[in-house]
Amino acid sequence: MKLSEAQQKFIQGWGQLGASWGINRTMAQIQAVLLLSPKPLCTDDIMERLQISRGNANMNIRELLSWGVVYKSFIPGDRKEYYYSEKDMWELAKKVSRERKKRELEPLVRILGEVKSVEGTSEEVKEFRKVVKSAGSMAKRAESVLDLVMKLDENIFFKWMGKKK
Amino acid sequence: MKLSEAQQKFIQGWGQLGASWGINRTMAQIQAVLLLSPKPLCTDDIMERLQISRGNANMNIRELLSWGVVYKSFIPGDRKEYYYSEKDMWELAKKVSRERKKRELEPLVRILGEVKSVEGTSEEVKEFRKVVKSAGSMAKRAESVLDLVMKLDENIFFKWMGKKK
DNA sequence: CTAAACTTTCAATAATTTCTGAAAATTTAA
DNA sequence: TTAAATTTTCAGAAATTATTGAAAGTTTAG
Repeated sequence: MKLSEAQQKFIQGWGQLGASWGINRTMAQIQAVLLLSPKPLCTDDIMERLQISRGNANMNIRELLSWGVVYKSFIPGDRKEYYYSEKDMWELAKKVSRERKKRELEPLVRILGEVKSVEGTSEEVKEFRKVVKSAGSMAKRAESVLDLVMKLDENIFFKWMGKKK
Repeated sequence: MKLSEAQQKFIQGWGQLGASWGINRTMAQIQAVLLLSPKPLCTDDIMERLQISRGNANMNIRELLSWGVVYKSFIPGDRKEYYYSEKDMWELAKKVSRERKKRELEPLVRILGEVKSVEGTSEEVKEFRKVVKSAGSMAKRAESVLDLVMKLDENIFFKWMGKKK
């Protein structure tokens, strides 16, 4: 298979994965482009590679920077900003876990805390309390799994998983 | 807090969580309604509760059934189908893991297998191979984590996590 | 059978999300 | 400073995704 074709497939597949996990497809594709590039790229490179507008490129690069999975790089004698991706997949997984935990799990936990104070003794209220309690406990568990994943390094994690690296 | 208000908040929050994980908001809300109901509900109950059309309700119920997180229930002497949710959050988490692994991780793994055969010795090709290899290894790891989660029961998992139940 | 009860489908429409491109803001070299 | 280079913003447009509702399909009681 030719490189360009293979790259295209990878970028598409990565974008698809992102999209089905609630991440903007273009954002995931930009990250794929940066992952595949041996050297940092500027906004124009990315615009050209993915055939997208400056606004779109800028917005999504910004988002990737805020997730901490893409970094800025400055090239001496060039005013443009260049970007490169975190290439350690383990580090990437940790950062994505951290971000999603913050953005999605925590809001649910907050709501669960609020609604715990529901009044009454009817069957519906009992059912409600039960569901809220078990959802809360599951969310806490998920948080601790993510915390653990984020704290351990790859080696220790896989040793702990009982698999060879 | 009053039950109706609390339920409303829970349904909204659950829908939000679903939406940010790439699950149709209404689908998640229907599941929340069923989670909170002490008894099975029919399509009309759900339509009324969420103020949605019959088509929409039917489509999303169908999807929930296909994920295996909602079951059908028949009430003697009634021709309508009734639905109830899997209420064990651990079971729910396992089923969602299984479904997402199948729907999203597997396609990526397939693509990675395809593009592995890229030809050449340039730096870009080397970089490409490296990225594909580490993405593949991460995907396999993620799959084994999910497999493990799906195989273990809640007790064993949390013991293994070093936390009390 | 027949018809009522119920479920499913799907084309049209609505809602939401993403993208564009040009203008505004910012940065920096000189 | 000044002005060229670059980045950011954002209103409108385009694309995508979700929803409706009515018609078609299915099932079952009688």
